Amino acid sequence: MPSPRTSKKTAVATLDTPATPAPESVDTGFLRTLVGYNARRASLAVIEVFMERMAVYRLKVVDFSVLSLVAHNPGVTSRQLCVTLGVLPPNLVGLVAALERRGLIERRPHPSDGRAMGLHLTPAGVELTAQAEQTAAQLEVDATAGLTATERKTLIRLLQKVYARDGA
Amino acid sequence: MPSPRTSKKTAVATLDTPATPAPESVDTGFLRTLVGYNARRASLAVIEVFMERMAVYRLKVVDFSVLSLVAHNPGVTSRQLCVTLGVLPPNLVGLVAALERRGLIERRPHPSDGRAMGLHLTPAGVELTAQAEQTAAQLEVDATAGLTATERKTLIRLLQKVYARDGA
DNA sequence: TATTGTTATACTCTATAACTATA
DNA sequence: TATAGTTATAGAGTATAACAATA
Repeated sequence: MPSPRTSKKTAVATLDTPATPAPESVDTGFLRTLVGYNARRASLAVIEVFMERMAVYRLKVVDFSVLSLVAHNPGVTSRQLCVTLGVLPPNLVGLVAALERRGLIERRPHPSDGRAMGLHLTPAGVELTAQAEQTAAQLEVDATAGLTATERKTLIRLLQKVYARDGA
Repeated sequence: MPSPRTSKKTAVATLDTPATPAPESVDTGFLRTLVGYNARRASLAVIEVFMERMAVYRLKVVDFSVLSLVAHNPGVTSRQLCVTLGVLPPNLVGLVAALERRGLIERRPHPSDGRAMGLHLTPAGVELTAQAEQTAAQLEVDATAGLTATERKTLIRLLQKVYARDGA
């Protein structure tokens, strides 16, 4: 995203455009009453910072999700990751392959299902994931700086009630 | 997406795979502590239903956003829409052109800036937008059925505090 | 027959460069 | 020089169809 607004009015304001409807302000009244609109804006705002900080580890957001899930679910299969993350199988293949080439994860034959492969972190993967999770935890504090700890917990709880309707 | 969890543990637990992680359930413990993850899941859940209902009017989510913004900001320019919606100018061109071809919006010369075009709804656009906004309002009730009215207001307020940090 | 993982491929969304006409 | 709108195009993300190996 093109960092929406880096200067909110800048020191030297553009006084040469007087009567125009206002250079920037658009009434978003109705959209702001919608949960979907606000949830999307908020997720984009947080994920934008998330992407920047994960770039340090050469990880995209979905890469981080995969590593974190494999870390806490050793032996998890690709299919399980697809269901959990909402990624289609063909689109996970290259992603996992790239993480394997970087020596972060390992694909071992599944103990009970000859078709499947169990995913495991390598020592390097364990280390990187631990660092990345720490960065993510710190990001939480920064990205939600306008919220109190209680508000943050409330926000997460309400969000889960929205998307966990059918699932849970 | 593909209804994440239809059976959470099933009646007859799979005792034949003792040490294996369990056939379906993946521990998303860490991810669920992140605002970004939860906000994205929630927005996807709501927007999925949003897309279905807007399909009735042959509108995508961004089309609805454009119509709603033009409705409440007659004469708004494309550039203003781009800033407000986070869409890049080249990607808005075809979108506006399509709405114009459908006879929903009109592009009139801007009164004070010869380069710009002011966007206005046609009578047909006014009617369709009113219907679509009513559908969106109803969707709010349905999509957040698990929330009380107070919770919904709290959720929106907290979401806005997250993404309005830098912008406002 | 159904499912895991895979390839190939198409479609959509998003991003960049460059041009025009106005300011 | 800078900005609004536009064109063309590149890239990322997401989707379907079909196949081999295994259940």
